[in-house]
Amino acid sequence: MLEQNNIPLLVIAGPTASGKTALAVKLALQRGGEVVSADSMQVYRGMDIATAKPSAEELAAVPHHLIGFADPGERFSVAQYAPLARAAIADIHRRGKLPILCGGTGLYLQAVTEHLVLPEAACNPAYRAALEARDTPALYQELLTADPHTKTNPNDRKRILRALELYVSTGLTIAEQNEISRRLPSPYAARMIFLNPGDRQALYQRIDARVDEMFARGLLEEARQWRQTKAETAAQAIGYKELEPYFQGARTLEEAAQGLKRATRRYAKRQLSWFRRMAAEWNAREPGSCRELFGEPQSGEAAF
RNA sequence: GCCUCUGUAGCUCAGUUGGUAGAGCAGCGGACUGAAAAUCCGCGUGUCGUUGGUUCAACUCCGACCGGAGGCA
Repeated sequence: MLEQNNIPLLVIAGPTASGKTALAVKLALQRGGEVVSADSMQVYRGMDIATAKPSAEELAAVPHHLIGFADPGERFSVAQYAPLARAAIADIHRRGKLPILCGGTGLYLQAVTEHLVLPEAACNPAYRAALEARDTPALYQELLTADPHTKTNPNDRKRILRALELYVSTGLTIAEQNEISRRLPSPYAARMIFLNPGDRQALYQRIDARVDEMFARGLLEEARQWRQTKAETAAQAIGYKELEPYFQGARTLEEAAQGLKRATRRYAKRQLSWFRRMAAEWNAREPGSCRELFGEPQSGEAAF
């Protein structure tokens, strides 16, 4: 058994197009590290352009883990991701390298760094199907019966479904499960770099430019092929679904591209919400454990 | 030069018989424990072109000026 808090872990977080990938590679080269991706969409095979995976050169320069291994046709979730990430980190550490956890999916970062235990909780598919046939108010009423103190928003169908599933399969409420998930202390001595593009307009320009670049690299063709894929959780990736109106003739390519940029901007905003809170929590728990790098990441020298 | 229309939020516009303004889109803030690039919650951000006048009170009525569109010359 490993001692507590003895695995050094460098975490790089930030919104899309903030320069995480390049910084991770740079730091990995400097310090003999390997990158563990914390990205809910880069885990899938294919989808290379849309999910902005590291380039072939970057992948060749530094070993990367948890990129492009999952089947887009299957469900994938944080519960599968977290153990894989922990194993990758342990392996890198065992080989004397520095694990660098880098990504934009807040939930995935949290599950790893807080060492959340998310046990198997298989739910009966028939029961789930029955639930999905019912409207949201009815589901919420049922949730209230199971968990009168639920904090789930009555309109948040997705979380209501999850809470009911959890309750039916384990008898636990979300709050109880959350409690249980935190019983194991984190084995990591973690430091986080939060790439925070201080200037929102500058970030949005970078996002627009990157989407244009994706088109230049063949996003349209990738999206066209994607239409044949029967995707599960991968279907919510930003990049393909926004182009559907174009494929269906309802919008021009230019209009669809604008929609894709808008979706990406909104995503970046949600990421910033998450990381601001995360940074505040880290620094409240341990002052200095999260450093914010503002502005252009190229100019940000290695923190810590 | 004359005539007509027009000027209200970042954009497109609404605004009833005068009581200092509201929709969509865009944007901003937040939440987040098994779909998380998902899902959900909250927030109008305004010199009503400018300037005089009438009025207790003007986005609203009147005048002038400025900008825009169109028409006649």
